[in-house]
Amino acid sequence: MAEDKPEVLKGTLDMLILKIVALGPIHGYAISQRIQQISKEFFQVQQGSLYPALHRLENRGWLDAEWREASSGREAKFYKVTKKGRKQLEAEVLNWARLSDAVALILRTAE
Amino acid sequence: MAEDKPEVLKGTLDMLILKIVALGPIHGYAISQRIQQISKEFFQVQQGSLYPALHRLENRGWLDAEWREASSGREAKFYKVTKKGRKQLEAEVLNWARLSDAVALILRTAE
DNA sequence: TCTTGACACCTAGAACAACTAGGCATATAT
DNA sequence: ATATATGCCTAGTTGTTCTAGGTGTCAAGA
Repeated sequence: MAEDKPEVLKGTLDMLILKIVALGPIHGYAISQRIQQISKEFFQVQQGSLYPALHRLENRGWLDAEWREASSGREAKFYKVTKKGRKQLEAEVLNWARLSDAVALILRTAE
Repeated sequence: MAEDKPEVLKGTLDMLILKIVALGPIHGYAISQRIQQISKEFFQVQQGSLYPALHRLENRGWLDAEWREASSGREAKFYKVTKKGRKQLEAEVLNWARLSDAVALILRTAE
């Protein structure tokens, strides 16, 4: 038994990160905490998922990064969403809405 | 431009197949048509996604297969959901509900 | 003092799903 | 004749997520 396969994010991670960062400049570690907290612990973003995702989003021009001092007093890399990133977020939110509608259609099919 | 990346299914394919097959015995090719039709063309299940998925589900004991004559008069592989498959479907539907709730929580966060 | 835990960053490699792009074969319609 | 629809299949690529490590700082407690 114990066949748990986490892999819980299902392609939503980029969208979730964009959304969180769109709320205001924030550093990576705090992003994962925020996602976990807002989702009531449903999402637990592993660091091995988080940091590659952030670099991916930065490389695509959807996020900008800058080293600043965190509230803890230590240096951290703060991200903000670019103009391109906001358009991308919009597109992903729209696509997510369509996707979940389509899934709902199928799950509600009775015959 | 033209940066369309399909990969539209986002880990939902197994659940969708289980759901469709749970409605009654049906062969592979028809499953993809059914999914496409019910989802109003949102999902277009490529054959290169469909058949590996069916074999995956069969190997895990969630589907049973049997060659029978299709309405077209030709032989086709008909699938039905096993008892294990129904439990799996239930679990996946529940997980999907939780996932989309969690996503909604994050997308609705205003500050 | 020493060590644990939280913070904060990172990467390499494995696992896996979905895709592209091919293949085979039959039946019907043009 | 040949194109289209049906119906099955696989190999190989791509991309995301995971595990499992690594670095270093700082505060609290044993």
